[in-house]
Amino acid sequence: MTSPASTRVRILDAALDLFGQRGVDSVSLDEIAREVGVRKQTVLYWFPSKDELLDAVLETAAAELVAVIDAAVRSAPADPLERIDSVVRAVFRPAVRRPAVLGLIRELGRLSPAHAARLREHLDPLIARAIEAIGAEMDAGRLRRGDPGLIAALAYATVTGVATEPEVLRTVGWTADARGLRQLRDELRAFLRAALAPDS
Amino acid sequence: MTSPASTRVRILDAALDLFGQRGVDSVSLDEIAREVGVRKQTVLYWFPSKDELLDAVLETAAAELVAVIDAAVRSAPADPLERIDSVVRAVFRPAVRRPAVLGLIRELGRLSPAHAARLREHLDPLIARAIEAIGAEMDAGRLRRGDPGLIAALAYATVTGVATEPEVLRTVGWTADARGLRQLRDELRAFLRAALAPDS
DNA sequence: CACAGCCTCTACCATTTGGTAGACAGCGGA
DNA sequence: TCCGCTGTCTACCAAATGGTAGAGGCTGTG
Repeated sequence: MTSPASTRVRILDAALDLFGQRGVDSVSLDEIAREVGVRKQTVLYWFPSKDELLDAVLETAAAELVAVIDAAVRSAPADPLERIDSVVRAVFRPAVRRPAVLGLIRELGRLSPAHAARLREHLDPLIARAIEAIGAEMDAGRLRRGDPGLIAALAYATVTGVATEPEVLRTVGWTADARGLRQLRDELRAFLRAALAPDS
Repeated sequence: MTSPASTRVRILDAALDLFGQRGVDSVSLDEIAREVGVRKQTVLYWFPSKDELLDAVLETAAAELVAVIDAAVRSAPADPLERIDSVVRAVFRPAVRRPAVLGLIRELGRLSPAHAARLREHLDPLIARAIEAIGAEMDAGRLRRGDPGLIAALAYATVTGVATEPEVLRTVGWTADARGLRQLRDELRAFLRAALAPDS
C-alpha cells in the first residue's frame, strides 16, 4: 500500500501542520499518530523522541524554505528594487501554500536553544547575504541609504506577524487566507519600494 | 505579610509573564503557583480553573493596553502624521516595559474562540476607530489615499512580528531589548510616514 | 520454503496535568 | 469565649503524556 519511506514522510508532514497550528507543546505524539493513521509507537520508531521529531520537522521545513528563496534569488532581475520585490514574493509563496509554515515561525521564540540553532544554521547565511547585498546596493547609490539590518528586521517582523493568523486582524476586514496574504505581501512590497527607492 | 487581595494580583502577574514567555499550554498551574510562592490549590481557589485564569489575564492585559493607547490618542497632536506617530510610540511603550505582553499577543492565533472574543471585545473598537480616523484623513486629503485597513494590518503585523523575540533577528544584529524595540519602532514610524504622507 | 530485516503492533510504565474534597489556621465581631 | 469567614494547606484522583519492551506480521532474497 504505502512505499517504505512514506510513513516517515507522512509523519513529518502531519507534525509540521500540527506543530504550526497549535504549538509544539500542545500537540501530543498520539495526535500526530492519529492524524497519520498509525500508532504512537510507530511515530517513536521513526523518530526516537518528540524532540528529534521536532528537530527533523524544523530541518526539512527550513531546508525547503531556503531552497525556494535561493532559487528565487538566483533567477531574480538585476535591478535592486525588482530583486527585493521578487524575493518578497518568493518568501510569501510557501506561506500562502502552507500556512503551517507561518505557525512554525511563530514558535521560533520559544524553541529550545538547540532547536533554534538548528534553524539558524539554515536561515542565518541567507539573511546575512540579503543584508550584505542590500548594503552593497546602498553603497553603489542604487538604493536609498539606510540601515539594511533594520529594514530586514522590519520586513521579517511583518512576515512573522502575519503568522499570528490573527483574530484581531479580522476586525480590519483582513483574512488570513491566500488572498489576504497576497494583499499584505503587496503592501509590504510597496512599503519597501517607498523606503528604498533612491532619492535621485 | 500580604494584604488580602495581593495573592490574586501576584498570580495574575506571574501567569501573564509565564503564559507570554512559554505559551499557555506549556505552563502548568503548579509552575505559576511555585513562582508566586504558593500551592497550586491556592491558584485554583482564586481562579476556579486554568481557563478562567487565562481569561482574567487576557482581560486585565487588554484593559491596560487599551487604557494606555486611549490616553495617548486623546493627548495626541491634531496633525494626522504626528498623531499616528505618537500612537505608534504609545503602542510600543507597554511592550518595551513588559515583554510578556508581546508573548501574549503571539498566543492570539491559537486561543480558543471564547478567549479570542474576550480580547476582541477590548481591541476591536480601538482598531476600528483608528481605521475610521485614518480613512477620514485620507478623504480630507491630509493623508495619501490608500486602504487604511491594509495599512493597519501591516503595522499590526509588524508589532506582532516583533513578538517572536526572534533568534533569527539576532542575525540581523538586532536585539529584542528595549533599545532594539525602539529602533524598530522608529523604523516603522518612518515607513508609515513614507506611505501616508500626502503627495502634495 | 526459510530466513532476515523492516515496520507496526499490543501491553505497560512513571510522571505530570488540571481538578476535587476537605481539614485547619487566623482573625474580626458578637 | 465562640462563631463564621477567608485563605491556604494536605491528600487524592482520573486522564493524558512521553517513552520502553517486546511480540508478530509482511516483504524480498537465497
